[in-house]
Amino acid sequence: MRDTADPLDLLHWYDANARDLPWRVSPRARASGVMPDPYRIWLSEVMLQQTTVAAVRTYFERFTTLWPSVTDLAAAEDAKVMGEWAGLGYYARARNLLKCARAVVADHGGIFPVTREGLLGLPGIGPYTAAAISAIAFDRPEVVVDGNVERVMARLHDIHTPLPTAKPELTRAAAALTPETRPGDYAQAVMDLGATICTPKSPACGICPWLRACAARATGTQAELPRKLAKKQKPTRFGIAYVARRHDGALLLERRPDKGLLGGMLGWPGSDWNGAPAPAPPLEAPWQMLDEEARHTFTHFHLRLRVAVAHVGKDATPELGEFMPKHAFRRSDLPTVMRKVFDLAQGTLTDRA
DNA sequence: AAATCGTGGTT
DNA sequence: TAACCAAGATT
Repeated sequence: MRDTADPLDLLHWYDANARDLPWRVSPRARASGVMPDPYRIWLSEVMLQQTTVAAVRTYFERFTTLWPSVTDLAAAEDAKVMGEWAGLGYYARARNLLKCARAVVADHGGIFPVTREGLLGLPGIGPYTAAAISAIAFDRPEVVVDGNVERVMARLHDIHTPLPTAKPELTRAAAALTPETRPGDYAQAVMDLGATICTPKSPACGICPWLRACAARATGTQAELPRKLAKKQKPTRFGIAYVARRHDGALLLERRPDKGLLGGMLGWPGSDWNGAPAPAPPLEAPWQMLDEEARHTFTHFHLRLRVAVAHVGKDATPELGEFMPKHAFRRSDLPTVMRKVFDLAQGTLTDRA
């Protein structure tokens, strides 16, 4: 006879095992009345969308140092924010982050909405993030369902329906457990459980506070859950990138359009990666094609990029992009694939210099 | 509503 | 090493 999963058991586990995260108010502090800063909860939740805690930490510290409040962020320059987000991925998040900050300031007096519905109306805040902010920042009993919760619920109830079909069923299971007391800590507790014990592979069932309630564990199917529909395999795409360095060290870069891949980010001029014929170089120069190519894998395709480099004169006038002065260029402002191109070009350009 | 959208760590 | 995975949102 199995026990029924009790939210209180999880909360007790959380009280003793909560991870120390830069945006988190510890359960002890929370119990003494400390409330989280909604700005920091929002920022962390957006950064954590499909992104690991380890990757987010440094970006979160950097953002909150540069912009301590939503008002500060709303007043930031687009290019500065995109540059600071570079490397974290899913760049629509950064564009929506700015839109959201400015909407909070312009339409809500600089105060985040408290309800799930109010939060859902803001850019970049979807069902998960709205519920998470409302629960964590305002301690409201919203049903928070992320990948961790899906996994925990699938195992707790031994649900074999594959995702995303199982999503509604898993959400109902999560709703049935969400408590009226300490819903904010509970939401974080389920996610911590999924991140540290009920992990995708080799879950540590032996130390799980819900061990005796877990149907999958009782059956031995925990490692197979949740089931997911097979993913399509990634095709390989090809392209070319042009790196032009002026004699004063300026580099030819272009701001990519807001829509689409790497939208709003800096990049090297070049072809699109859809098989279209290679475009003319951005300016007339003795281009040198490198032997090595930049390889990078995106969410849904592999990319192999040829890299062409050129030294150009002081009066070079590009048809695409703008020369960025040496002092204004930061490698860290580039998305990762563009950093790879830069590193290849850097090798030969410095060798020749 | 299926496709699109990044990256780095783990297995 | 290739596949899998992460506190999903948008269109």
